[in-house]
Amino acid sequence: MNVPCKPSAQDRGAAELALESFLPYRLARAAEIVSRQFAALYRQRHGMTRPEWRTLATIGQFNRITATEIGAHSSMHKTKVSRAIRALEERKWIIRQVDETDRRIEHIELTREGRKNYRELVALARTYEA
Amino acid sequence: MNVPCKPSAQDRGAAELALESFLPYRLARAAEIVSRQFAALYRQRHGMTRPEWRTLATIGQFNRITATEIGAHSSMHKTKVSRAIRALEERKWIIRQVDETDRRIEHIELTREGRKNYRELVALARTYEA
DNA sequence: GCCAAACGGTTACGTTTGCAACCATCACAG
DNA sequence: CTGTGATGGTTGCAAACGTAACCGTTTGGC
Repeated sequence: MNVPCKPSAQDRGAAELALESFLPYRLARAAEIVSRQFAALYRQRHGMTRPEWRTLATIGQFNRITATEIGAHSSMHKTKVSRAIRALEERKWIIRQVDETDRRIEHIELTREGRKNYRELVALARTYEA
Repeated sequence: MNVPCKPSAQDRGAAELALESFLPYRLARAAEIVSRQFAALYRQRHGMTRPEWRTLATIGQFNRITATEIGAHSSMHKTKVSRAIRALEERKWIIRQVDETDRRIEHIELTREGRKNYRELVALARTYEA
């Protein structure tokens, strides 16, 4: 019992799945490769993690944004966003401002320092993309 | 000190990065969304994790393969592969065979049970893709 | 005006992950 | 043969992650 099992006749047609053409698999693979390469770059240069970079990039693009919006826009889990924000705040790259009329909401903006680094990272990204 | 910082004039042109068009970002985002959806499906139906599914799929496709090859082909970290293999082995979906001439190498094949589940998952994948 | 439900955000906790160090085996130089 | 380095695979450990439960606040029905 529990011996290896050669593919049967019926397998060869219907049950083989060419993974290379299966969408989620391709995406996962491609994302991993590309993302890992690029992550190594900015981790080394700015000591930043992937979620932090994605968060910073989103903030930089929208200029003033809430945590929930960041999550929605970048498809990151809200706890991931929350922690990334805290990390960026500790570096003083961003600041939070509690909304005047709804005190649950925190608006996030780049500081001068943050904007500087954002610019550098954008440049790095542009270079990398080529 | 440490006040928010509006984008300066020089920012608007060169330093804005439209994340939507930035490759690694798009890939990461798309992969996360698609992969998460599909993962929920087979986790629920077969109690399998993502790395396990990817590993199973790779084995099913190559029919006889080593751990290192799985890693290379699916871009998964070798420890991830190692643990996925162990999990699949515990379910008796695969078996390992130590190579005759190089005893470091383990060849991996599906068992009858494993092949059955592989077929079901391929069918599920096909359905999902549409 | 009041209470239940919804919402933005954080946190405690168990699970998963990646790095580095490791074991066993092999290749091959001397 | 011997030892030095490479290779396939595993594991200990710390860091990162997602789930669920939580806190404070606001909304909406009554």
